[in-house]
Amino acid sequence: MTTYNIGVEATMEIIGGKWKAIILCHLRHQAMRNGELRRAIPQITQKMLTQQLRELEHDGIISRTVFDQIPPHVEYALTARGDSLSGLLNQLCRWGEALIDSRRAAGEQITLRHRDDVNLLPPEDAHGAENQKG
Amino acid sequence: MTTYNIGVEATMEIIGGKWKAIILCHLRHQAMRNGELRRAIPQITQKMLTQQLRELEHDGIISRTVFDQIPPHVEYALTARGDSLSGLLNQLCRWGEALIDSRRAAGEQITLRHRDDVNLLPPEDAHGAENQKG
DNA sequence: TGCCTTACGCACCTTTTAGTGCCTATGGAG
DNA sequence: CTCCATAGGCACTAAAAGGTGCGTAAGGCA
Repeated sequence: MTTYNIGVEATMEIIGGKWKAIILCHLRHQAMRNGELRRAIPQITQKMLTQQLRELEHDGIISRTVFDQIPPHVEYALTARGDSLSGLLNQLCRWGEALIDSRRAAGEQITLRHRDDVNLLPPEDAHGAENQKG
Repeated sequence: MTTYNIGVEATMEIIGGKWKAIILCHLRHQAMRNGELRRAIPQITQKMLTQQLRELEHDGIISRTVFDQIPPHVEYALTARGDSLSGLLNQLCRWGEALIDSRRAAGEQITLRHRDDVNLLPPEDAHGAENQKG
């Protein structure tokens, strides 16, 4: 018998850890191959990527599709259940972006490579200019 | 120079880990004392609670107010920046609740003590073509 | 005096998570 | 033949996260 005190515990079991939320954020927009994910997340090791993908697959969040080719071709994509996380993942990205903005505005040396969307952070920062993606 | 590839990395640095999101979820509704949080999160140890609260305070997410009394009285509350997480925290709770519901519906022995809100998860879904390598 | 309360520091130990290096398989290019 | 690319298994090690136990402070109370 598994007992949770509050729903967030179950959510964090699935998207917690250093890599899972990052992987899922990349998979929001399109299915990706192992190598594409590795390039999108340069710091991750092959071992960790495989391990995290296996766990997400086991939890029913992503699907793994093997194209029987040489060299191997495997694609990972969000399942319906994974897709139900996309609003949450968007918010995780946007909140982080706003945090980075406000820290940079406060003089910290911070950069962000891939921006998703815009500001939703509090007072410390007057709201900034909006940024359109192409 | 700190560099992030995607916003979610910054967010997870702050609410990641086993306890932080849980603590923040409890603080969404009211300020709480050390002992209240400990009772609300029975599995956490005093050391971990203190440590996580310190980190959240350092990150500007919660405030720590000391009432100069004997015995000591200290209250923790979300700051404006912490409060900007509340929508996100609500979603983390609700998604987890929906996941627990669907697992219980699938026959798993799962319970949830404190419920926040309702369903936003999809039905158990068959995922796409999944080939197995042999 | 000795024990209650609350909050929390610190040293030490265990468990979990993450990283490194080496190995397989296959067909084509050189 | 050897090397390339792709995906990833497996053994071992390093680092981070988490847990245990003990000590402090200061006033109230039996």
